[in-house]
Amino acid sequence: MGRPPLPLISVEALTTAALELVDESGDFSFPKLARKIGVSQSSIYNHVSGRDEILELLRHRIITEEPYPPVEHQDWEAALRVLIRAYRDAFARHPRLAPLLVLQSITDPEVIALYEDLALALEAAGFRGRDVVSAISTIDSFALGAALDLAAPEVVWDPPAEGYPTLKRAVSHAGPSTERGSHAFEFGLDVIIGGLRAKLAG
Amino acid sequence: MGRPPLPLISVEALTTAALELVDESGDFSFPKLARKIGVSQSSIYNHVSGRDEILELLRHRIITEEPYPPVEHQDWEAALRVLIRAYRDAFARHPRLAPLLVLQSITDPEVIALYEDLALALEAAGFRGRDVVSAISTIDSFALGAALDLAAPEVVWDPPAEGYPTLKRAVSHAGPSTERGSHAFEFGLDVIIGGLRAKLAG
DNA sequence: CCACTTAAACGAAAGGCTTTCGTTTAGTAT
DNA sequence: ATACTAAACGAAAGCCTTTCGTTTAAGTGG
Repeated sequence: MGRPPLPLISVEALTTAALELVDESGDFSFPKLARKIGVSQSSIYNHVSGRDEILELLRHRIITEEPYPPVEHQDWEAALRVLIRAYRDAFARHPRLAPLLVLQSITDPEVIALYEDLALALEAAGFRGRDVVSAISTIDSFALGAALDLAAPEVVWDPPAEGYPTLKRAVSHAGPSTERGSHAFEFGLDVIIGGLRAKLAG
Repeated sequence: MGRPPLPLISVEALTTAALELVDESGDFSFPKLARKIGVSQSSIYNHVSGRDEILELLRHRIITEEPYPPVEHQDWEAALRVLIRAYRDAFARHPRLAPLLVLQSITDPEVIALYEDLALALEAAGFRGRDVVSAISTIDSFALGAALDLAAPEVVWDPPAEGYPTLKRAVSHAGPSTERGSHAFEFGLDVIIGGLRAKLAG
C-alpha cells in the first residue's frame, strides 16, 4: 500500500479509539485498535512509541475533557474539594481506565498541573516540608482507590454463607454499586478534609 | 509420563512459587510457574481452576502469613489502626502483588474476617447504616492506594523541566520512595482516624 | 484380586497479545 | 531530479491462557 495521500492515523484518533475500547471492554490492544481504525497493527508505531504512550494519552484525555474551575482564589478546603472531585469525576466517566494507569509514571503536563494545584492548596492550608507530599499521597491514595472502586466487580466482598454478620449487614445497607460508590466518595471526602483540618489544629 | 507416585504439584507449592515470581518480576504466568516447579503448564489445571484462583490464594497467603493481634477489646481507634496496618503491611511485604488483586472479588474467608473486624470497629465507634460501608470503602481506598504506592515506579510524578515549582519542591522533600511511602502512610492513617473522629463529633 | 473410577501428569494446539523488522510508496525540500 | 522522511504494509518472533485427548498410577467395591 505505501504511504497514503492523507494519513489514516492520528494521535487524536488513536486516543479516541483506545478510550472507546476501554470503556466497552476494560482494555485495548493493538489488534483491536488497528481494526477499529482500519489500519494494520504495525502502522500504529509510526505515531506512538508503544502501549505506555497510549495509556498516558488516555490519562491526558480524561483529565482535560472536562476542565475544572480555577482554584487560585478559593480557600484551601474548597480548592481541595474541587481538585479531588475533578480527579474522581474523570475516572467516574471512564471507570475501567483506572486499573490500567495504576503503574504508570505521570508525565502529562496538564495532569501534573493538577498536582501542582494540589500542592499549592496544601501549602495555603499551612502544610510544610515533608507533610506536603504525605498529604498529596494520602489524597492520591484515596482518589485512586475511589476510582478503582468504580471499576470493581459488582460484588467486592463475597463472604461465605456462614458467619460475618456485621459485614453482611453493612453491605446490605449499601444499595447498588454506583450509589455505594458515590456515597462513599462524599463520605471519604469529608473524612479526608476533616482529618487534614484536625492535623493542622493539633 | 502418566500419574507420578507422589504428586509433583500442590496448592501450597503453587502459591509459594507464584508469590516468588510476583516478588521478583511483578507478575506470574503459567509457563514460568510450571518451569519453576518442574512440571508442564497444563498439569497446573489439575489443582486450580485458573489464574484467578491463584490470585485469590496469593491474597490469602499474604494476609495470613503475619496474623494481627486480636482487636476485640481495644477501643475503636486502636482497632482501626491495627487492621489498616495489617492490610498495608501485607502488601508492604509483597508490593508488586497489589496491582494484580485490584479487580478481584474478595472471597477468602480469612480476608473477609479482616473486613468483618473493620465493620465491628466502626460500629463500636458509633457509625450506623450506610455510613459503615462508606467508612469501609474510604479505609479500603486509602489502604489500597497506599499498597499500590509501594508498587509504583520510583518516580510517580515526573514533571516537565519548566514550571511546577511547588510540586517539585514538595517532591524534593520526600526522600527515597520507600521512606516517602512510610511517612505518607503514617500521615494518612492519622488523617483518616482524625477525620472519622471529627465526623462522629460533628 | 480384578475391574473400574479418579487423579495427575503429559504434549499439542488454538487463539490471544506486543513489538520489531524490512519493504513499499507518497510527499517534501534542496 | 534526487534525496530524505513519513506512513502504510506483511511477516514473524516470542510471549501469554486455556482446552483437549492421552497415558499411567492410585484407590475402591464386589
